[in-house]
Amino acid sequence: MATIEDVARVAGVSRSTVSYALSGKRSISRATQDRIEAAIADLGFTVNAGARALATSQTMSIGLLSQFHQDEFAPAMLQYIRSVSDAARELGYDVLFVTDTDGAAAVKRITSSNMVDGVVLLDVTHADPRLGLLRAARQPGATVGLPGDVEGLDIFDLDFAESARLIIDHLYGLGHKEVVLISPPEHVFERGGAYGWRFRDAAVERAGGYGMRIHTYYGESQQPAIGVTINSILDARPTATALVVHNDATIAALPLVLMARGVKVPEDLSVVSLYSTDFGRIFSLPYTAVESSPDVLGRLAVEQLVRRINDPGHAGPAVVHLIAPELRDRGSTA
Amino acid sequence: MATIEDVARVAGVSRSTVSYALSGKRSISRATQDRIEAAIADLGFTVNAGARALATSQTMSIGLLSQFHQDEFAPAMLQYIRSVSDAARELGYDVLFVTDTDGAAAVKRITSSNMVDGVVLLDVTHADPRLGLLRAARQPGATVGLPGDVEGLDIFDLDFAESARLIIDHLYGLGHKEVVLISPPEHVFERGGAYGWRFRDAAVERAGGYGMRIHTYYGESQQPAIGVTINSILDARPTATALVVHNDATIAALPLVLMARGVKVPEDLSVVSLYSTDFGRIFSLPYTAVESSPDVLGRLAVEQLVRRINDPGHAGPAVVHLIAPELRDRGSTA
DNA sequence: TACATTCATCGAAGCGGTTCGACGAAGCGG
DNA sequence: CCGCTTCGTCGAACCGCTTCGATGAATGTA
Repeated sequence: MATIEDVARVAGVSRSTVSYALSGKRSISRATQDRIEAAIADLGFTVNAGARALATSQTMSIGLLSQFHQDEFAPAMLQYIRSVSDAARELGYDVLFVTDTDGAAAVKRITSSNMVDGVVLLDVTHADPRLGLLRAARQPGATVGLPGDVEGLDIFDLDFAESARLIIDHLYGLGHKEVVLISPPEHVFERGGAYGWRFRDAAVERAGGYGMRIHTYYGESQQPAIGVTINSILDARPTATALVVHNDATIAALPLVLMARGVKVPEDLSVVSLYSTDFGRIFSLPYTAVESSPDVLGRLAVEQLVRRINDPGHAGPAVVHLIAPELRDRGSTA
Repeated sequence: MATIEDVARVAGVSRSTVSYALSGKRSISRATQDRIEAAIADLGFTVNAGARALATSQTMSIGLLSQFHQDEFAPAMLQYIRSVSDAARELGYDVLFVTDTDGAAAVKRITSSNMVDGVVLLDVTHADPRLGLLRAARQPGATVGLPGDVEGLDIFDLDFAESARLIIDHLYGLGHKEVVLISPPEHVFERGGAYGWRFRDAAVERAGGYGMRIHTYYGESQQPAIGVTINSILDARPTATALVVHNDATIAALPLVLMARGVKVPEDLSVVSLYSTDFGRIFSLPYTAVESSPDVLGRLAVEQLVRRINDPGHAGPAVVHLIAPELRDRGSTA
């Protein structure tokens, strides 16, 4: 493999001159620049990333920590991963993708060995064990998901509480007096998936304020439990006029269940949910919903991270950015 | 950050001794070993990955090239990504995850800058432009997906032709005389997604050999086109007794369409498909199917890649490994 | 007891870049 | 025409680690 030394020799200049020609950090005469470029093309030279990283202590890559809970509904995950990857690349960064079971150890490993210039954490829980390690790292970190302690990290998430209020307001405006909420599965709550209770608690509070009755249930993550649960919930609450679903697996399974029960939406039952645009499109979901934006969240996280990488200390205090929900009316409520 | 130099000073030995203590490549006295370990713990020392990579010309990471076609049905993709990532980590490798639109340029970039020790290509097409660059690279490469030219790379894929035969045999054995096959969308074929025609052509040939009638159609990748297409195909072939579906998006949408039409499976129509175990589970698909194994493929590719990394030249000739399909009978055929 | 091994360790070179300070040549103002 | 900048380039040091060859001490052998 050609090194910068080879280029220098062929072009008849010193190594440093080639380096400056490459980086543009010092001026180079037209003639020299041309000879160097020709030599580079001749030799097919490419900068060795490791050597550059060693010299500059910048790897130009960021770590992307993703956890796979086996009970998790996979389709959504990919959208986050993809948006982070795309945004990183646009900013000149590569992505080191890490799925270690022990996320905390992984954070430690990639940061302390200097493999990355920054880290994005996906699917952050309330008391995520990765946060401490990330705060202790030299590199800046950003998260997608709102943890309990937001100290020292840039946080990005959908505003779940506001989403819940938006949905309840919508239903209240339509005159609903009794609604059912299906939350994420119980183990998501146990694991510390704060979005579950942030949404639920806000919904309950707001509904209470309006004097509406609201019944909350946990959803399931796997068939056939999903269908069974939906049916038993609907059986148990025959007088409820609206169903709020905060769970991808459940909403994806809902059309079939409702058709089997002969329930018409919105005539017999209003349905409102919360899912990403892509998700709704894949499953062709016809429901009015708050649309989350994995693509936006991933991108925001990366952009902020890169800002911090580029001027540590001057990128301002840690940010908690909850993006405002929007309700997309698809006519599934009445 | 502590360097090996610091450790050496604290332990009162030379840098090389620390290095040998770390790698175990030369013997070290018990006492020295202990002092070094203590120093490492004291200082919280971690080897700098870039420096090590420079010195050893091994990065201990592999590139994972993934393309996102917007028309693609995302859920399946993640399983490949995950299996590659998990397998790599188990073998001590990190994963550089690359989603550049220009996959060929990305291969060039990460290989020639020596960012990775090997590359796994996902979703390889018949004449994939990335293959040439990968063959030209110093690093070994493995693919998931069978390209037209298998020269010089290790190839892993499901045996789609055999899968088709298995399914046709199964239907023939049950006495079916007229079947409908829904293939992947047309643009998958245009893009060079060889699995589409490998499956279709084998199905047609085998069915022909049995004197069965087989009608082939392209599926769609997005709703509402998926549902519309399924309906129009079923309308056009009222006498067909079996439906073979080789398309994730279509099979996921099928239950709802069939229920809406009042079609009972398998009484009115037999259904056989091809999808991964996980996929079937997520969507709770009740269909008899050949189960593909993204997890196995990803793992095989990584294991072979690592084998080549570890002894280039001695890992034998390029491998084309088509894994044998298995039909899982879920009673959706009669 | 002398000599050949083995063991434990060290110093130096090298991996492939970047960057700082120096320096001669050219350009400039007065 | 002189002294001062600016321009273009070079050499050397450095980034943090690995590895080769050398060396003195300890051990084994005859």
